Amino acid sequence: MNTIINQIKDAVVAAGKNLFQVEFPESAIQFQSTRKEFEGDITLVVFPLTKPAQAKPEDLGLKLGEYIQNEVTHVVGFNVVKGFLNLVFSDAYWLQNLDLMVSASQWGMAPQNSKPRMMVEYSSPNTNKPLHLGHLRNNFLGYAVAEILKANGHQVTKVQIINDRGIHICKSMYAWQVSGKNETPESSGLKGDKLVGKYYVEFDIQYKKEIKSLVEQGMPEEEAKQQAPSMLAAQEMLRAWENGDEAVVQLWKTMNEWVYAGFDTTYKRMGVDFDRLYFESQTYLKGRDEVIKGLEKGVFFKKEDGSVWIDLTDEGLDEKAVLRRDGTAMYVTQDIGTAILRFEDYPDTVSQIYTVGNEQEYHFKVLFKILKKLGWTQSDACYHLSYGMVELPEGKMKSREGTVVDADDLMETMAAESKLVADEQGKLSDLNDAEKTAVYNVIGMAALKYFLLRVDPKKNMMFNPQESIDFNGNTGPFIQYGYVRTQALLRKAENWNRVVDAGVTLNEYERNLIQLLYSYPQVIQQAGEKFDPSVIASFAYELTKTFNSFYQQCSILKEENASLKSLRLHLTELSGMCIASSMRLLGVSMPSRM
RNA sequence: GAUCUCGUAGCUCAGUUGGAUAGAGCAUCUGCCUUCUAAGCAGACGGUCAGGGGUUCGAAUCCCUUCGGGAUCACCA
Repeated sequence: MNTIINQIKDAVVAAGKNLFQVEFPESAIQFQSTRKEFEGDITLVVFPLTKPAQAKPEDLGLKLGEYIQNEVTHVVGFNVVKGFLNLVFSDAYWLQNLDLMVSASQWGMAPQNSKPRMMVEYSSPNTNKPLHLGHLRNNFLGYAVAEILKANGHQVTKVQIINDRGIHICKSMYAWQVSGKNETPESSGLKGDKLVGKYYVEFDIQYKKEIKSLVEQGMPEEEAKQQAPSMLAAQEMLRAWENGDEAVVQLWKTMNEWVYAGFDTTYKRMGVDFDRLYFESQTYLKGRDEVIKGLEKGVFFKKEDGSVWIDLTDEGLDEKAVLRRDGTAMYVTQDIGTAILRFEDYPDTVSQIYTVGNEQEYHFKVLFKILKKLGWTQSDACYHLSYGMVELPEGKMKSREGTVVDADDLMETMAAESKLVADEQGKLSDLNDAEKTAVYNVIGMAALKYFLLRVDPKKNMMFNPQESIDFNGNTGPFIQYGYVRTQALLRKAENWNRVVDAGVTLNEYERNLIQLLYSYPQVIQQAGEKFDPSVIASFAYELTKTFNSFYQQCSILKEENASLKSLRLHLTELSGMCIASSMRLLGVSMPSRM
């Protein structure tokens, strides 16, 4: 499309000179896609040209249209509505592009590894409780953005930082020690992350009880929170861990292993993976070292009490502490360490993308500034992929109030729902149970992923467990269904003419499809630039709708004209390919039947 | 208090380099399966784009302001 647009642009400039004796400024030549209700393939907005040309919009449009039609081979018609000049391209132009698309090995994909390495961090859970709905949005987003960047030609490293250290895991450890009776995932039959999460909840219950009783004895609440025996015990455990106490470290290892095993199961079902894991327990000391180095270079300064700070007031931010009085690392300190370690591990990395909730926007502003001051110029290209919360009808998810939606449960529910729908339709009756289950899972996950990814990442979104996830309309299964139709057609098509006949006449359905398919590379590019999978989701939906409409209106296998049949099968094949390809970028798989 | 962000149909969401009559899905209602998979297609209904002001040929989009929701501003993570 670019080449023809450039030709039109040149024609407009020439028309300016020849018809009006003026030089149209580049910025005044504006195009937009033609609205559906009008005839045309591209629209020139003539308003900005009326001033320099000293002409009325309608007249100008007519004159330009005529000029362009004479100059540009593939512009075969035009019409003017108000100040809009709609240009019609020839069928030959679109058929030529169709030929281009079908002969491309992977239409839409930039050449692999043609662009520098980017690192995408996502998931990054704490190891004291199971994954929930918020993590699902995080993981799906991060994974999708990584795939989209790959499709744009980048080398991509998918990473996560596992927050395996700190008071939170000590809470679970302590509660397990007190009341666990050596319970293990094997003995309890619980997934490891669920087991550890159970003790985290127990800790919280006990802790609350203690606070209540202390407050009843007359202690102020703030003090009670600090003095509650179980909290003191958990803190003592953290100190013991930091000092390398063997028993504590052993317990910590054991319980973390349980959690990892549980997470692995969940990740597998989610369909996400990582190229490299980073553990906070291995990077937090690195962060401290980097801060000390920076202190020597004068990037940071030390206050009288021994704490270390950075002054970001010249950047419009505040002063920020990076080391505590006692010299220990803080949250931001570890992130400094992790970021630098990653740049050292993968020196060709030009950017790190952090998939983290929007409540941490300030944190990442600070982190990027600090990295820059430490001399890591890549920080300019680093990006906080900030996403909004998933809200429930009753408000936010709060683990303490039991209003979390568990990731495993939700995925299971989705599969069960899709089983209900599928069984009712009975189209899978000749499959065996394992094959059926695979289809249920693929459909359930599509519904879930698409639901979470079709929304602009930065916005908060609403999740209503009762009615949110549907299988009709603008949904993952709808798109899968369109794909399944393409595959059914292709299975039955047998041998057909693989050559695009450049002489056929296109109807509006065929034309719409070609136009949309032709825009796919730009869609991928836009999604990559914005780090926004919802761009891809919209495209996949639009494409499926357009295909369905085409499917309904045009007979394909029964078409008697061989050239037309070939054209339609090409469109079917290409549509199927692009639907699958775009959904693949979202991490959504396609069933071959449903 | 300061900063950021969001507010579009009953509900969930698209639509910002300023462009035509603001678009989908769900819900409600009407048609279409002896014909390539009806998880579909075609259509109807539904809007003071939170309110007000400004910028201009033109504003959901940019600026100002008011209201409302959310977030952030720790030697927490």
